[in-house]
Amino acid sequence: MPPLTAVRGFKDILPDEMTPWAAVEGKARDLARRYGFSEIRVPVAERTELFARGIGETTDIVEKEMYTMEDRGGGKITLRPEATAGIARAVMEHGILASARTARLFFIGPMFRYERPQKGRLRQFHQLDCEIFGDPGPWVDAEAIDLLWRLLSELEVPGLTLAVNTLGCPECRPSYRESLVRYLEGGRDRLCEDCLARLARNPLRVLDCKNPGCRELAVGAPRITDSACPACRDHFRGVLDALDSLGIAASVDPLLVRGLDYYARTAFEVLAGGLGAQNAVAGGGRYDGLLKALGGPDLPGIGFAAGLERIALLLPPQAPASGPDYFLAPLCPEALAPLFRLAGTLRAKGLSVAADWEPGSLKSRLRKADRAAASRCVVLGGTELEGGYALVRDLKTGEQIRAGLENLEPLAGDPGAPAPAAG
RNA sequence: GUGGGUGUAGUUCAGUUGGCAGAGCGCCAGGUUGUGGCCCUGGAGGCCGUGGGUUCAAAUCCCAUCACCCACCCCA
Repeated sequence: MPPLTAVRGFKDILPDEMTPWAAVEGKARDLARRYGFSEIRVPVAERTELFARGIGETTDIVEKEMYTMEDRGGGKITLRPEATAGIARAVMEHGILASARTARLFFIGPMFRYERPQKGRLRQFHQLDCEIFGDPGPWVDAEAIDLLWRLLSELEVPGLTLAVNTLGCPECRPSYRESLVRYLEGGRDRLCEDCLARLARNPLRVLDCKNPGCRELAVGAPRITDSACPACRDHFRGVLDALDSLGIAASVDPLLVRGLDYYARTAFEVLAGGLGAQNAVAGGGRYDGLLKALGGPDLPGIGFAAGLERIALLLPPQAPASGPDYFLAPLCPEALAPLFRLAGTLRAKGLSVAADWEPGSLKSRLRKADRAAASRCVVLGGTELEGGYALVRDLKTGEQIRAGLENLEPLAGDPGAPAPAAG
C-alpha cells in the first residue's frame, strides 16, 4: 500500500516554517488591540445558503469553488470560502449591534476554495479578517485601510501598493451599470468569451479582466468615479482626504472591482511584487447591504481580508525561534531515570527542557543539544552517577559546572572544568 | 476547467548512444578509552511516482495514469 499523502491543495506548515506565521499573527493581534478590535471565532462550516446570499449567486466562488456537502440531516453545508458572511451572521444572531451601536471584530482562520493550486494559492488557506459594523462614515473606511497598511508596513512586507476605488451605491450603480453595458456592447467583438458572459450577469467585472482586448476596451469605459451620486462622491472624497491626512499614499484605480457582490462604495486592494501572478495580498471594502441581504437590520459595514500565506511568502527572513533552556543527555541506561525526574523538576519550575531518552556517546548528545539550539546541556554518565552530580554545560561559552542531580543547584567547591577550545 | 514543466535515498539533485542505483547535505558510528561544531574513515537508508508496452536487457525508449510546481482563470 502506497503511503498516504495530504489532500491536494491542503498543505502542512512544518515547524521550520512557523516563524513567519507567528510574526504575522502576533502583529495582527497587536494591531487589532491598538485599533480597538475584539477577536471572534466563527465555525468552519455554515449553511450553504448563507454564502449564496451573502457572496452572490453569480460569483465564481459560489458557482464553482465551494466545498459543499449534505450533512446527515439532509441540510446543505459549506466550508467557508471567506469569513465576512459568517461573522455577519454571528453579529446578527447574537444581537451584537443591538447592545452597541458599532462592533469591531477580527478573525484569523482557515478558508476553503476548490481552485487549482499554484504559488500563493491553496485550497485551504488562511486569512486575517477585520470588520467594522454599524458605522456609515468615511472615517472608519480610512481607519480600516490604515490598520491594514500599518500591519503590512510594520511587518516590513516589501513592494506594497495601495489601490482604492468607489463602487457606487444602490442609488447610482444601476444607471452607471447601464451606461457601462451600453459602452461595452459597442465593443463586443473585442471582449473575451468570459467577459461576454459577464456583460449580462456582472458587467463591472469586465473592468478588471486581464485579457488584452478587454483591457483596452475597459480603459476607455465610463468611470464610476465620474457618474457616482453626490453622496458617494462625498464619501469617497472623505476617505481619500482621511488617508491623505495619515500620509498613506493611495492611488485611485477606477478599474478596481471586487469579486463579491455585497460591496458598495469604498473598495481597496493591496498588491505586492514577488508573489508571481497571485499578487493581491489583501482586499476589502464597504458592504452596506450585506446585513439586510442576510435578513438582518439595514446597517452598514466595512472590512478587509488579508492572505496569510501570501504575506508569509513575502516576509524578510526571521530570526529562528530560540531553543529550550536545557537539553538532557544520558550517556548510559542508568542515567535515564534520574534525568527523567530532573526534567519534571525543571519543567515544574517553568524552565523548558528537551531530552533524548536514548543513551549515546557524549559527542553525539552534544551535537543533538546544539541542533536543538538549547542553552545548556545536562550530561549524566557513569562517572557522574558515582559522584552523585551532573555536568551542566553552557553551550554558548563552553563552561561547565557540577550540579546537584535533584535540582541542578551548583555544588559548593566545584572548581569548574573548562572545556577544550573548539577546533 | 485549459496549458507548460518536474517526478531517482529523509532532503537537494546527478545518472552519457538502453548495460550492476550515484553524489552533497542530514542521520548512525569510529578516529579521539568521556568533552560537540572543523577534518578523516566507515555504515544505515531506494517498488528510480504508478500501471502497461518495446527489448536479451529499461531510471533511461513508447503509451496511459497519478501527484507536485508554474501559468491561464479567479482571488487573499
